[in-house]
Order: sequence, then structure tokens, then C-alpha cells
Amino acid sequence: MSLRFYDSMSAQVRDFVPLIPGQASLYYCGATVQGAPHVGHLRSAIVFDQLTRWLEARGNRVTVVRNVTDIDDKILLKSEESFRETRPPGAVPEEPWWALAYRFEQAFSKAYDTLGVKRPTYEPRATGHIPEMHALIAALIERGHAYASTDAAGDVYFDVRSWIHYGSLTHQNIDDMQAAADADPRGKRDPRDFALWKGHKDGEPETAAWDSPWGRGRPGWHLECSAMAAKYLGAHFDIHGGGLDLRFPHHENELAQSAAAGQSFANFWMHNGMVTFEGDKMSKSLGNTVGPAELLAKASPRVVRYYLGQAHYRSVLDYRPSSLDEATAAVARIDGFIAKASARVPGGDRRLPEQFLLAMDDDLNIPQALAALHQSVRAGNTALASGETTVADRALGGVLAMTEVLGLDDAGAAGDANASDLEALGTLVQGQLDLRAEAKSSKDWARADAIRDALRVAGIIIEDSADGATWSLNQG
RNA sequence: GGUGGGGUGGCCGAGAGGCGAGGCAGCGGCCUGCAAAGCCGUAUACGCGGGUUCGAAUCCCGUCCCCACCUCCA
Repeated sequence: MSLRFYDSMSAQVRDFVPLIPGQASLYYCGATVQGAPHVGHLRSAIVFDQLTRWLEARGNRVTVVRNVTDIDDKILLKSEESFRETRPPGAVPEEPWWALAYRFEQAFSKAYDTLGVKRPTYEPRATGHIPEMHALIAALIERGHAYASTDAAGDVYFDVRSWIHYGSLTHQNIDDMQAAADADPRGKRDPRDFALWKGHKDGEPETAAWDSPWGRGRPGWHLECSAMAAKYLGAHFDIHGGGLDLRFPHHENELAQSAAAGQSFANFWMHNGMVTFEGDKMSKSLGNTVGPAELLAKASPRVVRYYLGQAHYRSVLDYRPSSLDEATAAVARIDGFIAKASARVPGGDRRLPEQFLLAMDDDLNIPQALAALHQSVRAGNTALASGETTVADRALGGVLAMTEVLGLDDAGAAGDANASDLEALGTLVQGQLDLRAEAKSSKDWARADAIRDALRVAGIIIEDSADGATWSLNQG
């Protein structure tokens, strides 16, 4: 069986063959750092982290690029707003746009790290690639696919009518694009033309403008991805990813720019589904966003990672608080097995079960892969109970391998209690367990239960077994 | 108006012509001093109406509803 993914461009599942054998290149759109991350951003990052890990598990060396859009209209607007509320007219912004962008960039990084999203190979910022963007604009103008605006605004536009393939990614005809057609054409040849370069306007910060052959200004949103993808991955690379909402206009425009400039660009386009909140799309404009802090207050990073990564990546994931409870129970089941099995067998043979492998190869069918994981857990538990250590050992190795590929082992790794704290706690708890064992041996059930209840209140769960009592911290 | 994706048991969520994925919750049982954990068992599920077929959640026709994108959005 072969590795295959759904390609949004051709709208079908295709065999994935890297352009360079043994290597894979992935570009996926990161955030516009105009605000705090929400779980939609995190899902996207987790999806492409799972993709990365699977490509690696299949023997590829993977180069991952995720951009940071650190200059755009909204970032400037937010900075402007913050200062209007707090300062008199004419004063310097409370928080300059570049400081605001960096503050949110760090918030994103922290959330990614907490949830076990591997750092990309490169994480380029738009503002660091102005020369590359200028070169791309120049190439497009030279080839007759871009032009300076017909008014004095200093904008440069992509000429969609000049590129007959425009619309091919999202299977649309230019003439059917109603909403764009109704827009104010300003200095454009066609209202659907989009900006490659935006001329500097009065009132905008001088720090947000760069010199260019077409006048001072700043880059259009779509241009950065084309320029940076080519710089870090070359003119032809394996996979371009991002949220489904970026398909149009962002990815369509990216493709037009790069292809019109003579590049092959992405071989596969992969889009993750949206996260909804009780049925509605989660977005800042609707004001129904849920951030990582809210989820992490209810559950451990491992549980949040499991929850956001459990559905098939192309499906809609509807957030509701109860799903987090379900994920908590599921993860506790997995972790319970790992803890019990690890105490008895090494689990050193990290081999992925066939069913898991086939599921992941099939367009990252995570739900089926999780079914394989839970089956291994059950088989392992049964084996532990019956003393079949060989079977239990194999199950543990498989479960560890699967959780690693799914990124569950990295989630929250940085936030765990440190070893000396745990050791101190363990000493204290063991003292209580010894007292309880004494009470139990003298059949003083009331006293034994009182100790168990007291520990439970402190967040420590006691489990009895034939070999004596064990304890664990109540996760979630 | 255009493009694309959906409607699966109490909930989440795969599958895609024929042994009812998996998880959560529930019920019964085993185990346990009682629990917990674990294991075993347990469901007239596939929006609605027709049709094709020996057989349909899966194919065909019709129909209803939902969502996303076409404007900044992961």
C-alpha cells in the first residue's frame, strides 16, 4: 500500500511521491499575528504537525516552512486602536505595530510548544523578505502579469485576466466571482485584481513602509508566501497546506503569482477543516473564539492535543466542552495502560501496528489510527491481566510508537512537574499508602477509605491491585 | 448566482454494496472488603421518499436540511 493524500487542486486522493526521494518539503500558512491564538489556529498546526511526523515515520527527511505574517492592515489597525484609546491625538502609539506583532508571535509559539507542535525548519517573517518580494513583483511585471495602479496610489496589482489559469485551485471562473466583481475597482484594470504592493498612505507609520521601484509601501498579503516558499523550498515543492478558509483568495492568489512567474509551485494542496463553536465557524469577526488558555484550564496539554487532533483533518471539528471530557477519559485510558505496562515490561520494540500504518497512509485517517491505538491498549490490558508478558510488551511498544507519531508524548512535556517535586510527593503519598495498607490488613475499612478519600481530594487517585496500591495524579 | 463539503445509535466520530471501526456515556456480569482501574457482554445507527440488487448506510432518481468559501480569517 502506498502513502496518499487528498489534493485540493485535483480534488482527489493521489499517491504521494516526493519530488526528491527520501525528502519531503512542506509549506503551510501560519498566523497573521494580529491577535491571540485560538483553537482553530492550533488545530491547523497540529494537523500539519501530524503530517510532518507521518512523513518522517515513513522515512522522509522533512523540511517544514511556516510563515509569520507580521505586517498587514489589521496589525496596523490594532496598534492604531490601542493608542487612540490611551493617548491624545498626535502621540506615539502605546504599542507600535511591530511590538504588537512580536507579542502575539510569541503567544503563538508558546501555544504551539505546549501542544507538542514541532518547531518548523524555518519560520520566516514577511518583513524579513521584502527584497525577495520585490524580485517576484518585477518578474511578474516583466512577464505582463502585473502593473502599477492607474491612479496615484502607488499600488501594484496582479492582472488576473492575464493569467488564464486563475481560479484553477478553487475551480472557479473569474466571471462567477460576484462579490469581488462588485468591489470598488479603484486603480485596477479588473476589480478582481489583487494587490502585490500597497503604496504608503498618509497617517500610516513610517516604520511600516519600505522603498521599492514602485514607490514606498508595504507588501500585499499573498505575496509573502509565494516569495518565502520559493526561497526556502525552491520553485517546485511537495505540499502546500493551510486552513480551508485560506483556499480563496489567499492560496489561489499565491498560486497565480508563483505560476505566472514561471514556477511549478506546490505538487499537493492540503487544507484542514475549520473548528466550529456549537455549529458556527470560530472566528474573530463572530467573537466566538476559544483560546488555548480556556482549554488548558479544563484539561492537560496532552488531552487538548488529543482532542484537536482526533477528527479527520478535513472534517469540521465542532467544539463543545463535553468533548474535552471525552478526550480526558480516552487519554486516561491510554496513559493508564502505559503506566501499568511500563512497570512490568520494557516496551522497547517500538513497532507500529499494521492497521495503524494503513490508516495513516490513507490520507491521514487519524480516527482509524486511534481505533488501532485503542485496540492495542485493550489487548495490552488483557495480556497484563493474564500475565502474558510477551504480548503485553509488544502492545506497550506499539502504543508508545503510536503516541509518539501522534505527538501525544511531546504535548505538555515542558509543563510537567519537575522530578524533585514528584519525588517528594511520592514519598509523602507512599507514607499514606503504607498506613492504608496497615488499616486494610486489620480490616479497618473506615480508616482505609478515609485515607483514600483524603488523597482524592488532594488530586491523587489510588488504585488497588494484587501487587498493592498504586497512585497517580488526577490529570485534566 | 458560482464553487466545495456534509447529514451515521444518548454524544463524538470512521467506513462506503454482504462478518455492526473506535472512543465517551448507559446497562448487565467478572474482579474487589467497598471502590477505582481493567476485562467480558450488551444497540430495531446510517435526513426523507422511491428505485436497482439475492443483499444498500454504501449505487441510481427525487427531495429536505446544514456548513464553508466567493470580503480579513487556520
